[in-house]
Formats: sequence, C-alpha cells, structure tokens
Amino acid sequence: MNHCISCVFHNSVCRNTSYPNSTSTVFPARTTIFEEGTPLKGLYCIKKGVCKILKLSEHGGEQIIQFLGEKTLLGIRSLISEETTNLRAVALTEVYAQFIPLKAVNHALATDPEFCIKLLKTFAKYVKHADNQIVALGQHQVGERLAIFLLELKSQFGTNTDGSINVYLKREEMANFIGTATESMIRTLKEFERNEWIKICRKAIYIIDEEALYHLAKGCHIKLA
Amino acid sequence: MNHCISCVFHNSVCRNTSYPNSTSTVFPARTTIFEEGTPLKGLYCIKKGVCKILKLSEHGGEQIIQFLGEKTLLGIRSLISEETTNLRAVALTEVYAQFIPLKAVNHALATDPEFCIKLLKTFAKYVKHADNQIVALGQHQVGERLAIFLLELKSQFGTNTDGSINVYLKREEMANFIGTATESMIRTLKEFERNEWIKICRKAIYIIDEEALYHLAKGCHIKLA
DNA sequence: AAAAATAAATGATATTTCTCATGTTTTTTG
DNA sequence: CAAAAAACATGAGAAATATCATTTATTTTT
Repeated sequence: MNHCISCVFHNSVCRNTSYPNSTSTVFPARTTIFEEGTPLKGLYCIKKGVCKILKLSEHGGEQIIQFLGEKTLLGIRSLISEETTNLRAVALTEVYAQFIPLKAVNHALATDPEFCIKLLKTFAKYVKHADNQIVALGQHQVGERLAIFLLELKSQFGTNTDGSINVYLKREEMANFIGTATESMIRTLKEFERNEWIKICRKAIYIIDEEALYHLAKGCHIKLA
Repeated sequence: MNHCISCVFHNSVCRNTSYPNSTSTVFPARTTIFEEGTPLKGLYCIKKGVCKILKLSEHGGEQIIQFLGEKTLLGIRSLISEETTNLRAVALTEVYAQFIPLKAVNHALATDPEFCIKLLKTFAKYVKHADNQIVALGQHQVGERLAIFLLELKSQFGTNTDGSINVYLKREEMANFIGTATESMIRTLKEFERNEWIKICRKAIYIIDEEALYHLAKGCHIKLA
C-alpha cells in the first residue's frame, strides 16, 4: 500500500484511515488529468510535478485559474460540493499523484475536526488568492498583472541554483493566466527585459529587479518606456 | 439574548453555544462595516439588508468582489485564516446583523463536524463563483460580463412583484463589479435596453429577454447593434 | 544533421475600452 | 418648492489591447 508521505494532510488523512483503494498514479507531461464535468471518485494529492487548472471559454480561449505544484490537492472543491469538476486539470510536467478515495476523505471529514480545519484554512487561503486575482483582472492592466504574476510564480515555485524561476511555462500559458493575448504578454515581457527587471535566457526567466516589479504590481503608475 | 434565527448556520452554531457576547447590530445605509486590515473579534451574520465587499486599488478604483444579502456570513474568511480582513465591507441598505464572537465560532469548529462541513460547502460554493468571475474577467468582454452579472443578480436577490430585480445598485457599483468604467457600463446597459433584453425604469431593472442574456453570457458571438 | 513541428517574436492594423468634458435627469436638502 | 447635490447619460478623442500576417528561433522528430 502506498502512503501519502508528502501530502500536506498526511497527519490527518493517513492517520485515520486504512486507505483501501489508495493508489499512486503518474500522469505523463501534457496529458489531461480530468476534464470539466467529470464526476470524481476521490482526490489527488500531487507528490511531484506541476499542473494547470483551467476553464475553456466558448470563444476557444483558455483561462488558467491556478498552477499547482507538489503538496497540493486536486479535486477537493468538487468533492466538497458533491459536484462534477468545473475545471480541467492538465499535467504540465510528468505528475506523480496519490489518489485518495472519496470514502477516506469523507471519513476524515466526519471524524477529524483537525482535518476539517486544515481544509478550511486551505480554502480560505485560496479564496484570498482568488479575490486578489479578481482585483488584478478588474482593475489593473497587463503590465501590472504580469508583474504580480512573475513575483507569485517565483514565490510559489522558488528558484533554481542559478536563480531562475523553477517552473517552465509557455508564453501562451502565462498569457492565459493573466488574461491577455499571447502577443501582448510577449511584448510586455520583452518590455520588462528591456527595463532590466527580468532576464530571459532560453526557457529560464530570472527576476533581476524585484523592487521594480513590486512597485509596478502595486499600481504606482510606473510608465513602461 | 438574541438568537441567530435566520442564520444559515442556526442549527450548528446556536445549538452548541450559549453566545455570551452575541449582539444584534444595525449598520445604517452607506456606512462601512469594516475596513481592509481590521482584526475581527467575530463574524457577522446578515439578517436583513445588502452590503458590498470590495477592495480599493491603488489607482483609486474599487473592485467589488461580492454583494451579500441576508443569511450570509461576513468575515468568516479572515477568521478562518486568523488574519485581519483583506476586504472592505460597506452597507448598501440598512443592514441588520448578528455578531457571533470568535469564541463561539471556534467552539463550533472544534466540536461540531456538521458545522465544519457546512462551512466547507459554503467556501466551496464561493470558490466556484470566484473562479467563474476570473474566467469572465480574463476571457469575456464587457457585454458578456454584464449579461452574466444581471442574470446572477436576479438569481441572487430575486424579483419584486412587478418583476424588477430586488436590489438597487448604482451604475458605478455595477461597473465596479464587472471591472469596467462607469461610462462603459452605462453604454452597454443602454445597448441591452435598445435590444429589448432589459427595461430600465427609474431605479428598477427588468430582465425581459433572459434567453438573449444567457446566449450572450455564454459567449456566443452575439453582435451588439 | 536535416526536416518538421512548435514556440516565440514582431509589425501593422482593428477593436475595445477608457478618459475627459459636458449635459441632462433624478434625488435630496434647506 | 426651489436649490443643490448626486446620479445618469453622451460625445469625441486617446489609450490599451486584440488580431492577423509574417518572420525567426528553438525543440523535436526522422
């Protein structure tokens, strides 16, 4: 039997159940983990890898809601609501996940207040993030949103030994997160590079002037040259 | 002692605590309930009235995150995260609220799994809503966002006997919710009226052609004349 | 290593949305 | 009720962003 070693809810979930159907799964890079409208039989705890959570719009565009790395849960919103998924999950890298069956989740919910509170805190944290994203999309322009995004990305995934952000996303994916066209995203990114706020080298992005990005992210009317 | 009669969490919270400091409060219309960055000592359960939850951007604009009516909780996100508020709450009408002290909330959290699960479901529902709002702001243009908004407003607050939406918002507030300028909001609203999708009469808004709004909300390339 | 496919970049133009100025209507106040 | 204030409305022009066409660079495949 596989244990949920790296899971953030390790103590809560794993302590109280025997996990009869818990399985370890691997999703190859660029494959879909679940579609919108899928009834889930449990949730995934990501052990390794990165995936994107997105919604397709009828115009063909995709809005990325979140990038998820290790020690995060996938599918918990749908399970709690007892609904099918409302978002699509796609692996960006090879993703190693632990599947935790609904039964185990429900058992933990019903018997372990500590687990419930942890889940509540996880939700509350995400709600704050989502609210900030709404403010960014509703009030700030592309440059400001990109600045916030780059800082968040660094904070979420950290940096490699050379200082580059430890995740690779396509320009299109970055654009789909900050809610703009790929071309606009590229132009703004280049502008940041010209300003020497960031450095781009192949797939790597380096944040050079964090201060400047913070300043722009705060909406302080920095005029991009 | 005041009881939390209309509170959605009546059974959970009220059953298990004696509410030593529970108080009934009234906020006059257009007054602030709490500012961003306020440490809360409990949460409010709205009994009657409508308020807006918003964030001020550094440019001076305000992004409205939610409109809350009766039987909703105010401040729960901050309490769960054990943080100060990250949003401002303002009463739009006279608001009657029950204040539930932190102690009572924590007691319910620690002892009543049913309460926890109800809260989790509340959060999950909001997360879905917030994700949809992110998609709307990131992928759809003003007309589509307004269509979605009007339908949601009707669904949330219902209609009066004459069929008008049972809440009055200023054009500016609608604009601040859908993330656009007041003037753009007004023009789009007028366009809807010209199309005979809605009717506006003084403060009242009537949805006449729900189908058309749904169609536009779905992003089906309806060209506004 | 060459070919093919994918991703990134760039320029020109179209479209959307914002901003500012101003006018009108509605509501509130004295 | 009249005056003042607030909300609503509209036009013209500016700015931001999207779109489309095309080119260049990078990665993958054969």
